[in-house]
Amino acid sequence: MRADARRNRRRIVDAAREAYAQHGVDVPMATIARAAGVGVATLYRRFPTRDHLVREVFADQLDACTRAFTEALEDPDPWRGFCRVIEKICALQAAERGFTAAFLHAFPDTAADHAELRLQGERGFAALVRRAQQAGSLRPDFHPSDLVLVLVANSALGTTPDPAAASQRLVGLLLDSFRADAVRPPLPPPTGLDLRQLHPSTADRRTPAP
Amino acid sequence: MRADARRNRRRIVDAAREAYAQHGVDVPMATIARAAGVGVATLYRRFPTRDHLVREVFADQLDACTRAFTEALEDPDPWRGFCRVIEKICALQAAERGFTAAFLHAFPDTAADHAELRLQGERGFAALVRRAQQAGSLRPDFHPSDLVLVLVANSALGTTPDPAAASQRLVGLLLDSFRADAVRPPLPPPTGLDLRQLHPSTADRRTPAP
DNA sequence: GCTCAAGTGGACGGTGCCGTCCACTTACCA
DNA sequence: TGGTAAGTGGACGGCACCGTCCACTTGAGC
Repeated sequence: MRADARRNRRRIVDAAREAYAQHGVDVPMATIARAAGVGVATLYRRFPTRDHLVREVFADQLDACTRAFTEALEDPDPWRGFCRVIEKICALQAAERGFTAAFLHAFPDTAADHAELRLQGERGFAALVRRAQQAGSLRPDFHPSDLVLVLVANSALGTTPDPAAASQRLVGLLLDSFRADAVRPPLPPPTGLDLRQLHPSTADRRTPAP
Repeated sequence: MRADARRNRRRIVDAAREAYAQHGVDVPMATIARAAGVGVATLYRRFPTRDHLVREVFADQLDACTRAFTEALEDPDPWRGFCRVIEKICALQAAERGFTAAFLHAFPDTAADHAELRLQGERGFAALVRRAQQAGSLRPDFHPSDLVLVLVANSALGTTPDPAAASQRLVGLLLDSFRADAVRPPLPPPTGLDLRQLHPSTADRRTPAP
């Protein structure tokens, strides 16, 4: 690969990350190309489909995500491990707009590594749940599929003015409801969310590019 | 209004409701028109913008939504009223795909009735929260903006295979975390959600029309 | 420096949706 | 029954995005 090609590839990924954060994953390819100071052809040469680009951009986050699972399993305190993994994944989801799409696109892929990776995550989390329940810190009627429920619910917060704060508050609330005992650590501060603040994002969805 | 015009109007609204439930609110206007057996011009004559149609289609649900607020305030048990309003609105949101969009579009409108209606809802809910907190059944650090947080989180469940079940489970969990005491009623059953099941809806978002 | 393959940019055809316009049709009333 | 205004359908121009194609440029090895 030639030096200029490598440079351009990097610029595309950077521009895409920026564009995704600002406008969501539906931002037109041409916008990304323009921001990278590159023609569309260059973009398509490096990344044949939008998904390829998305996955490349969020590769780091996906790694962090899977690392969270393994780290949680290594935590001697089952409950803390359980909390960490949920907090971590939700924080990642909230931190970067479009990560959810990347997450969902990456996991159901037929590519061996991703499929295996997902299965590994599933098994790991199931083990985590079992351990935390046996330790009496996680409510017995928690079901592993509740993780997906949380993730989906949390993903919607990406359109709010401050996704990180909103996600923290939601996760704080949900973790409270997951714990078996009634001991409640202090909650992250209220979001101050207002319905009116949500409107722009909805409109934005229809005109993603500037 | 002529008889045939009224008939066509009704057919448009019915077709739109059907189309929204099936494909989401982003379904092309032409698709709705075709399903209603009408030309696009007829549709645009009755409903100048997409929002007009959306709002008409979900008018009943919006009414039910505001009724939930007033009924909750009339409930002698503050906690039960509080739960009812959250359960009700979330159920409405989950029941019909696109209702969230309607909800968000309807409320920030400048039209007098809607603006007033929203303010009324806000005040009503704030009063509800205060009452439930004074009764000692709602945790003191609950903030009215948490309602919006719940609504946004809940709205994401519309893309899951069984939105009603998912919503019930989520609301059950959140209400558990809202209550001041540790008494927990049985939770709705787990959803069995799987990441793979979420994929189709994401793809669907890009090709809304058949 | 020269060569040439790798790399590039932008033009272009294709597609799908929007919203308007206009010639035609039809319900209602005298 | 006939006039007429309200009502109608579909064609059409405009727009935005997609993804490809091709003539031009440029980096790197000799």
